[in-house]
Amino acid sequence: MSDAKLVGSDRVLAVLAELARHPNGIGLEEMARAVDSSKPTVHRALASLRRAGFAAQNGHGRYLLGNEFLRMAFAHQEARPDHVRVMPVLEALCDRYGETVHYAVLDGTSVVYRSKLDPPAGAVRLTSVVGGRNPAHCTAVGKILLAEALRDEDAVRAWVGDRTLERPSERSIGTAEELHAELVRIRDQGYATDDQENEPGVNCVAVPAYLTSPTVPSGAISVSGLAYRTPLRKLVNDLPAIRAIVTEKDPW
Amino acid sequence: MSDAKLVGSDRVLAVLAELARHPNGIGLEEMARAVDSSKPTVHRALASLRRAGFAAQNGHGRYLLGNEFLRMAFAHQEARPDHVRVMPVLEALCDRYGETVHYAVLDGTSVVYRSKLDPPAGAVRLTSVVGGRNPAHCTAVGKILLAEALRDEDAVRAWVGDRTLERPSERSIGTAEELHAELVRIRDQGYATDDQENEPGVNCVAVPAYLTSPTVPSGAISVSGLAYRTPLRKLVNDLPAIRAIVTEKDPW
DNA sequence: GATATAAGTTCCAATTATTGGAAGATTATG
DNA sequence: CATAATCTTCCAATAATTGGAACTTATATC
Repeated sequence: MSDAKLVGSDRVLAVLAELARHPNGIGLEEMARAVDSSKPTVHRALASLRRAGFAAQNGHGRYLLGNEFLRMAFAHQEARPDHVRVMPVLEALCDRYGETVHYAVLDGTSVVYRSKLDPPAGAVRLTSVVGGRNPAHCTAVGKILLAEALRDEDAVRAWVGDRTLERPSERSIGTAEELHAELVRIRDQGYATDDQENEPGVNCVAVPAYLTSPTVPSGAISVSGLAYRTPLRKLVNDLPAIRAIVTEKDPW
Repeated sequence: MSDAKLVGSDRVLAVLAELARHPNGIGLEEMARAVDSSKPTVHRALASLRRAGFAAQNGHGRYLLGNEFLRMAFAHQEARPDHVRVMPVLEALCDRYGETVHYAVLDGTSVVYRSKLDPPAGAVRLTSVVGGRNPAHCTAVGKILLAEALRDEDAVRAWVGDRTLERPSERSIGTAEELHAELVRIRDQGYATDDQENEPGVNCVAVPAYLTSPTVPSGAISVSGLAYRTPLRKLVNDLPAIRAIVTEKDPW
């Protein structure tokens, strides 16, 4: 967001985004500071949002995201075609392994999580969230999709460009050379792993998902585990069974 | 929404709401018809939404809800205090019974679902959704909360007012007298049931939840079951165990 | 309970943004 | 390739938005 002041609907959407960052609610003055606008202007923006059901006011006059906003988002997600298609697979994997499972797609240099399923039992939650993103080069879902998309070292170098690859953990890949070598391994073995590369303490394996075509993956499916209770070796040993579950549900 | 044409930010929010109704995407002209506006106007509204990350355009020029919108909503929900507080209970119940569980609060004459957890295994999905609502008088969560809030027949009559209580199924309560009698029973037994009253084929039991006070319920927790595989009698027999799980996680 | 402070709400003159018909550009279809 | 469908841009005319000031309500303090 530039230094330029927001106007009209851009400002209302900024207010909506700011509301979402405050699960405990926010006051009018704090919101006005956050979006760099006067109180009457923010008051009118909140009035618009309230009319749409996207904001509400609690008993103390503080503003909260409204029910309708959450209903819209959750209902939309339930009806999303790729979500509907992938859920039987995610349910089967989640039920079988008792770990968090994801479906993600490439989006630029990141992966975006389209679907996520947590087991009911299991105290610790991962930081991924539907609609959220992570760098593709240090996630299992990202690497399996890059293995398909970047078939040689020139393609890998072009993809990296002049960026410095971010390294969320010490185990993260940091250079085009390392990434290329990893993608060669992945193509050879047909799956990708994340050995605490994206998030310390979290392991993951991923395979491609063919939701819309028998030959071009639409995304990738992963099974994650907390390193202390689900070593990567165990996840890797389960790959034949994981593939079988994923393939069994293919529409091909 | 009145017949009056929407302007400015109200229109942008209407476009956002309409986008959410189209998980397969929507074209510009269809959207213009849906929000009763000209194409250039809707085009600018979509441009605002795209700047905020709330809309995106697929390869065919059709518009979809954007990743950022879903991320915001899902991340917000994960951080919502009542959701954080109730999740350990819902996880324990869902793991134990392998059925869908909810936490809901009263909102006017409806209940609003604040949290929902589905078991990984189980083919059929219920229609409830986070942020969504149902009439209080024909849901287990609604009835247990009304039992607490409406202590005598006058209060029940006042609550019904001059409304005709909607009856989503033949088993739904339809009069103030019937509702009062039911609430007396519920107060006596300390739990509520939904014997396919809100949704054909779905049974449910609910108990009050004391997330923020030891004496005033903040909402209700329910365990639902499909009638064909989880008879209501079985859910009722499980109530002592359900209560134990709910109480064990109380912060009191 | 009275007073002060904090926060939300309304007013309205001045200013800026929005609107939609028309036209242009791009994509899809036969 | 021609045509139709759909998305995108332009700009004169029109309407909405803005924020300082003031008002109202709620909360905190003495």
